Amino acid sequence: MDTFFGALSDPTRRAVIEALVTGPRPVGELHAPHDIALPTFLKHLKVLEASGLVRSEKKGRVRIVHIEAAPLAEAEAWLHRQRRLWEGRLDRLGALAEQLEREHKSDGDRR
Amino acid sequence: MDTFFGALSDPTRRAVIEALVTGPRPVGELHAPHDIALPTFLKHLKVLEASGLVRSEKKGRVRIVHIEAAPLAEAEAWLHRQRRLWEGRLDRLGALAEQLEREHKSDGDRR
DNA sequence: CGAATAGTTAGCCGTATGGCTAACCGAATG
DNA sequence: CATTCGGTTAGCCATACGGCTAACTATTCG
Repeated sequence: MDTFFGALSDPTRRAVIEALVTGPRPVGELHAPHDIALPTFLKHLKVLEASGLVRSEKKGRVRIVHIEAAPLAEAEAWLHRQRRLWEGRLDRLGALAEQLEREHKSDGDRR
Repeated sequence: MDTFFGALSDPTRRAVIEALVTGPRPVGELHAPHDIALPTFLKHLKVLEASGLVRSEKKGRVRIVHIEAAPLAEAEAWLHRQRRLWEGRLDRLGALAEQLEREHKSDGDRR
């Protein structure tokens, strides 16, 4: 999951993902809008591919890149779970209950 | 958004988020389960705070850290949007329509 | 007030990351 | 078959990142 969020932490790579949601694209086409050298761009693609967000295969001299939806869903689920837990906590507990919970935990931790 | 996904790309920092969904915690308590030096851990907290995922304030000699839900929701929304676009595309277009779309785009791009 | 507690700051170190250029390889194409 | 096109490999560079220790500040407690 590290490589996963890491892959999304770069604007160029997020842009590639955004481009790919409308369908598979060859490397050159993906590279065009970005003002960086091709080899540099290729590194980004490798990062994306290593993270599982993207796959590609070569047809003739062209490499076609396509998105992989499953990891997106996985990350989304993680974020959703954290947010739900946090918000659920706010719903269930008032400031008082929270205070009690904290004090209880502190007692348990003391050695 | 860079700093944002970047913050989540480290397991220690994700663990901190997971710990914080059950409520605010002092630095020491957050640090305890991680087998790294305190100053190193503090850096992670700073990264989290810089990314907006977390806030903290000092009470006496203790610093209390709490999660910030909004950015979580934002990232979740981005992921969801990408996934929806991708899957929506699969629904709307068959392989044939996809082919046409691609050829059309290629024509338009040719200078 | 002196000692212990909870963070904080500063600085060092090795690896990873994002950028480049130069040179190369294999599939079209004239 | 020579050329061009699309991509790939190799290697260099500077900065960022994750880890450490040592030393310091600011509370709190006895």
